[in-house]
Amino acid sequence: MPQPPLPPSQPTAGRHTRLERAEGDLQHCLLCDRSRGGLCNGVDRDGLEALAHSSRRLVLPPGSTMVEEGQTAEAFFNITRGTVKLFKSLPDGRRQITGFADPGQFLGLSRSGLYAFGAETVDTVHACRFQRPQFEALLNDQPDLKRNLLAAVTDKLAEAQEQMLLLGRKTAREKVASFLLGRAQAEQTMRGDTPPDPMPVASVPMTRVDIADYLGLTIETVSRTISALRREKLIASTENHGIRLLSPDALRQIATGQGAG
Amino acid sequence: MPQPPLPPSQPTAGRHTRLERAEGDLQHCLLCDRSRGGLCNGVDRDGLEALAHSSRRLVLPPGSTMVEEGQTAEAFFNITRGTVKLFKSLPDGRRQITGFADPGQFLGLSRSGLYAFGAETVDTVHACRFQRPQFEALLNDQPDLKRNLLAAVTDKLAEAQEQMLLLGRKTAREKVASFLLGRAQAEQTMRGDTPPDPMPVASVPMTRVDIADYLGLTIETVSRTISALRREKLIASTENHGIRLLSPDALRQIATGQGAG
DNA sequence: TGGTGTTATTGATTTATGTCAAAACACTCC
DNA sequence: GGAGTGTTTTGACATAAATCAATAACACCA
Repeated sequence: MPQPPLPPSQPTAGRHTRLERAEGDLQHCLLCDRSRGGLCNGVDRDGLEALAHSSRRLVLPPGSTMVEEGQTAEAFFNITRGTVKLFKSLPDGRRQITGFADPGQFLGLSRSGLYAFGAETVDTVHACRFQRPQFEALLNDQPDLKRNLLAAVTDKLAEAQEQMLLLGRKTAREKVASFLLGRAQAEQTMRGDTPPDPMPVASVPMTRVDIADYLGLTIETVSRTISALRREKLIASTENHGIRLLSPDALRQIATGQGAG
Repeated sequence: MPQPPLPPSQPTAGRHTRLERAEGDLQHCLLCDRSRGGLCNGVDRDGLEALAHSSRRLVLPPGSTMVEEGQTAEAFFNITRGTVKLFKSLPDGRRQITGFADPGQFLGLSRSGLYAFGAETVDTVHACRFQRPQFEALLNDQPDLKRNLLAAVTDKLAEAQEQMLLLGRKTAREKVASFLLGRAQAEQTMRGDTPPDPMPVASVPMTRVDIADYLGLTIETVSRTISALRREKLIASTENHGIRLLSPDALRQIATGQGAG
């Protein structure tokens, strides 16, 4: 189960290459799509002005470090585009990705004042950044925001519990099937597809290393398992980092331990 | 990795044997110790009356079902005494315990309206129960309560992330060492011990089955690992379900993958 | 277009942990 | 106090996934 001792935390290439718009730019909040359960859902015009005033918009290239484990928690982020990976590491370099934050999700909460996790962009990411003190003030002034945040954290906790079941009790095959279904699901709720596509595409912008670190496996096992599912015609690769689920029902059976094989 | 297919969810013996005090009994809130970071921390006299009015006190024997996965989320609980296990299951009976709720902790939040997990008492548990609609009203009226709850959920999320690292990336030995340290830590913060005991006792009221389901191992591996740590004089069993940590530092090294052996 | 570094795949082998089995221990209840 | 039941420990063996090792596919840039 131990991983190869990687060189601990190589410095990130494009860490300071982010673009920032001027603070207080109201447009970015008014234009932001906040219809589907994001943090800013239901916040009124006045609230949006306050939000716009205390947030900045960032555009971050792939592989950017957003948050480093153990550093003081200075900012809170709301993702508007792209995917961020959150992770925790052991001193010898073993790493567990605890989740992927897609558009509409947040990151950066901390109780102790220090980030308990690291966060890095997977692809190009657009995000709103709030400085901590301003954000806390906003929370107290905007009951909608506070309610949305509590709901969002509750969601994250349920997701984390599901992932613990996966990590502790599922086989490699069950893990990979669950992952693909989860990605397809995320894709659909993000796009608001309804009714669900009978053969949805899972967006998989992350590398095998990331998938392995998310599922508690090695890259070889991930690769072998995906190959097996493809051989069995349950999935098919598409262009640009997508995987089409040819039989979501069969995958669901597998993911819940009721599948063949 | 698959577990033996247990018979799915045997009915609980003492499920309806709980004692309930009359609703609106103000005493139980006034007498409750809410000094150390519980949900009711900082709530004023008026707030307490409101809390007392909409909560009931329960005393539950060991092995009681508090919450069943998939059922409608009707209540919210605050634990005041004893330990509760939270878990998720697969159809074939494999189970993952996602956490233990000790005094001062809550359980029962849900976004969807259905519980996403089960909860069962480990030993005799005292808890405050709130009906959902009343609790939501309380949250809106009591800003302190809302803040405490957000903080508590944030804590739980951080804990869940730590547990994902354990489940996905730690060896059996590292898992058991982490577990014992965690239990000793919980014991100390609960009792408010400061400075920390150099040879603390971890309270372990749960069975090997529960420990195994919490760590993503089998009971045999848990047993063997505890035996090994005992043979190495790193721990020693005490009376009533306790384990004394003879060398917390060595255990910490092991838990973070830096230990010998 | 071809070269170079990275990422993914596939194969052969090892190993940590799971599975199966039995003995030791701990309670409870007549 | 001993029979009966459940839990924990220990041992022998099996196996899923890790590790080690090549090769193949891809991406990026000159």
